Amino acid sequence: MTDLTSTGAATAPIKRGRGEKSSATIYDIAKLAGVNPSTVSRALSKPGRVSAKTQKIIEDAAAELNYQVNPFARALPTGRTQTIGLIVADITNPTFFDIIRGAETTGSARDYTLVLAESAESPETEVTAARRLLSTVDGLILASPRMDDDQIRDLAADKPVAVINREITGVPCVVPDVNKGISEAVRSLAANGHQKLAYVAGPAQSWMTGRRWEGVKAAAEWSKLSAVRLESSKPTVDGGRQVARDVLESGATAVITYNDLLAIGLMQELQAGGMSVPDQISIVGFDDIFGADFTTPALTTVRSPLGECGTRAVTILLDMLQGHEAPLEAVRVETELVVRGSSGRLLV
Amino acid sequence: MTDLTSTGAATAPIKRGRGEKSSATIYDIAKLAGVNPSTVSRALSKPGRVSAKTQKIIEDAAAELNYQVNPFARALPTGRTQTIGLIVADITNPTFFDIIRGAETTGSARDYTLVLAESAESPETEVTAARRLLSTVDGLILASPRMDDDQIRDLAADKPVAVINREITGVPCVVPDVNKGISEAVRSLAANGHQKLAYVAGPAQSWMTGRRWEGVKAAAEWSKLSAVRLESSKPTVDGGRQVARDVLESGATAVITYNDLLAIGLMQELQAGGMSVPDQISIVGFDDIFGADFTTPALTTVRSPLGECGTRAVTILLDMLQGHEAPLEAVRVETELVVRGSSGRLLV
DNA sequence: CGCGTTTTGTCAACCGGTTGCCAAATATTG
DNA sequence: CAATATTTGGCAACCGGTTGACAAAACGCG
Repeated sequence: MTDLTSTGAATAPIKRGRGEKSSATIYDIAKLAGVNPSTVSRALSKPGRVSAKTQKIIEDAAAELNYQVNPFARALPTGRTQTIGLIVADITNPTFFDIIRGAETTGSARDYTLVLAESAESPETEVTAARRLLSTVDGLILASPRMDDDQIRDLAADKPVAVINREITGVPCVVPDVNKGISEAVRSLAANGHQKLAYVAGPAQSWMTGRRWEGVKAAAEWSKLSAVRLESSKPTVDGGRQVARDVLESGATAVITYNDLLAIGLMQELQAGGMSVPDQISIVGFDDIFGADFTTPALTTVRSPLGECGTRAVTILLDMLQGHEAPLEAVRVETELVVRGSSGRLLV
Repeated sequence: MTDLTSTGAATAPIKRGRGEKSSATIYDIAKLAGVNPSTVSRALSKPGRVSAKTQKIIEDAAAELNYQVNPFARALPTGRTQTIGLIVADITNPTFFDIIRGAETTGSARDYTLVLAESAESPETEVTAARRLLSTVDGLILASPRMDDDQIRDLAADKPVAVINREITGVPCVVPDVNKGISEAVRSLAANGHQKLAYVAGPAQSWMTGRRWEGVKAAAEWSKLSAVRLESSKPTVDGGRQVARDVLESGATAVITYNDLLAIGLMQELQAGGMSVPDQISIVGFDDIFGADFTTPALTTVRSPLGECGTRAVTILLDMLQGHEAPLEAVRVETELVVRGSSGRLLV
């Protein structure tokens, strides 16, 4: 850090890192076009504020110098950065891939750049990252946040914030409505002769794991199935493997897991132990992540349209930035059951 | 864009988005500490420039006001942004996950923020994104770039650039050295009785597909196997399915594919057609992506340490930013064969 | 053609830091 | 204790845009 400034360039005309053509400024344009810099600024960002004639002259000059605004110079007085932040718990968790992509795509379509940060599943890192990011972006998206409701409201008091996969009053949220997908799943399991159902839960800090369990419980009751909740150590393939033993002991013939990774790990472990899926036990995951159809049998899962969640969150944010009000109600997106090979008729 | 500025806020005290406590500045600190703003600036960013005593006074004042630098104000005069850009062809392509994570982790460890952009596999979008990003970051990483060598050199002339998965003279590169992994793979196939080998190539713009083919060809020659090259339509699961027919026609009993997705698609299609893997045909992928072990049999693959590539690229970049020279030679990282179930003895 | 209105462009201040240069304060030395 | 060397802090300019206030120019109208 220190060296950075003291190394060379002491005598040289310090400018831009190492580039030579230290890009044109509005002053250069002004000189070339024979007008005042402020006129250039207006021509370039306040449509209609200058006459069509000068507008053209300025635009031509800008093109000739191939001018690009300096985002920092613009951000300094205005606070606008044309940037939105996205915080996810774990970059390598495929659940987030679609969210990231949805957000990135929608953002760039409206000339916003996405800045990504990871919280490594830790509430503390998450808050730190959020604070750091918040000062440099126009708005923030929290995907499956682990921090407190109040901390989120704090952030939201500073700048527009949208939350994905969790519902918090007073903050705009986009949440998959699990009920449709879950009831489809439970009904389908009931129709296939299952009577005892297990739900493998995710991390305690996850708001979603609770919603999903409630959905499963309710749907099971409705379909006259018994349902038990089992805890997993972590929401990964490995966690799924570890919970296999509990699943067997529970006597359930159908399992719904908090997410697909758990389902995959569970299925691998059960198969390794000689169980046949779905003949002896049916497995249903959650999210339809990348790779859910790589398994044999392919995984039946409740799909959340995560790409859409990303898109919606960005849209809400950008709307808020334009002065629109945040939606009072959480935006709900539909979930659906994707039937593949891992669930089916119970062969006694 | 337009509306954004003209909508509201005309009468309101425009300040910071909507926050109230529009964060403290060095001027506030200076007032509180009874010193000059420039002294504050020095205390906070030039270790050793001010006396320990004033240093402490200033730090206390900063803490009390819980001051955070305004990154834009800092970036404006210095050009430093504490930010590095990463451009990938496709965010949802799992090949990049590890690169992204490696880069993110290494970056944040050194207080750099990662900005991510996607080129959607298009050389044009890629150049645009790169240019846009370049002006706002301290350095840029291109992962598997699709643009011309010269365009990359152009970028590199402006700011530090590092390239992953491609070798370009004059630009620092991090490339997996495929030879070790490939020869392990080919030797293992030869040892298992295979004589005819097929390589399923990736997209023509991909520099890597050529390297891998050359590696396969050379290793095959050395092991006295025959090798043919087949083209795929796209480097995805679907592309793998489509190439299955050509693979069968080629008469090869062992296949190495450009990447894991192709391998998985190919395996699924062959199995669906009644072939047994690996008894009748062995399949080896490339990259060991997330999910490569979800398949049955799990995929044998040549693993590139992509996380390490990300880490190395960031390290090179940050070193360059500290004034170090860019490494003249491409940095090579080792690849290795990960033997799983999809390759093995040929049962005739 | 003169007057009021609207449009268009200029001036200057500001956003919040950084840094070269200089003078004051302090430390070192003979 | 004076003279010199070294720290330390202050001043002011600058980075590159934005924007409110105002004046000049262009326009409309009786």
